[in-house]
Amino acid sequence: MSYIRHKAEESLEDYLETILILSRRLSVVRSIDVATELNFSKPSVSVAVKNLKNHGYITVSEDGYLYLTDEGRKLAESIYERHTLLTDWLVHLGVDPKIAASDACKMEHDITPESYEAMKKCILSILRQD
Amino acid sequence: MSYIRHKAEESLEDYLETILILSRRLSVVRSIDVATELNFSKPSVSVAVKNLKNHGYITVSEDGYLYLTDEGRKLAESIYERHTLLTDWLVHLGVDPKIAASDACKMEHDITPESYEAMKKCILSILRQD
DNA sequence: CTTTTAAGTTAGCAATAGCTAACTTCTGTT
DNA sequence: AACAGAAGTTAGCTATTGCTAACTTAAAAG
Repeated sequence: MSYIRHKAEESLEDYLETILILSRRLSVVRSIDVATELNFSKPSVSVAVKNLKNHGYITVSEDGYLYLTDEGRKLAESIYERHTLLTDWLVHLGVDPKIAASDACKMEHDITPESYEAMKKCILSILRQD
Repeated sequence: MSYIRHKAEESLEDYLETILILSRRLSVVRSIDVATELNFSKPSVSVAVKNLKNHGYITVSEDGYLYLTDEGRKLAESIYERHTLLTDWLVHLGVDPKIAASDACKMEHDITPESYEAMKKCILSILRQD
């Protein structure tokens, strides 16, 4: 068997996803906006932003505005797609939307591309059965 | 939105699941068997076993044999059922069994009972379509 | 023009969960 | 009896990822 906890970058994925979502809702995204959205403290976000920058996932302008790089955007969008698909599926199955979203948000980081593609096909065909 | 990392006890769940699986394969289960199965060090398992004991999930005999309590067994079985269902589903969808098992092992901890019951119904009906 | 507030940073803490090094303890062989 | 090996423990390290306290800096309010 051999379980591995690994999960590095899980939190970074959540930050990226949040920045993506906020960038659709706001004209510019600041650290404080991320902190508010996630209910995290300013220092937590400050450190994460530094981390995202070092990974090349975002750039930060002089004014402190956060911008996804191509790589960061790609990652953010793939996570967000998982989030959406899983949430839609669970809601379709009758799960409370809040629970669905929160469970999706945890699962979305765990799935390899192989499994995700297979699940996606399956779930999309279920969702289309309406 | 508000993401919460939480995940407390995720590792304990893996330990419980492993003890359950080993108890079906071996006449008695010792810490060293768990360490070997999970590819973890003896100290890691030693600490985890203490933790499982304190939570009332297992008892440890004089000889160092590990036994699931009723509560521990219930938890272990529910995790193992998730593991099996998710793995079977992914394999059914064409995912490589090793990848399927490893992804299942990560997802199995993230799902609330609500979502799990809904997913289970859905997945079982897919698996029965053979 | 001073004061207040908002945003961001740094330093240092906590919990979780793995690791190695080094120890004990028990068992079994010669 | 002495020593070797297997199992288990303790101490102390690491990394991740959240927190608070306390600071700076810049902008807004009076």
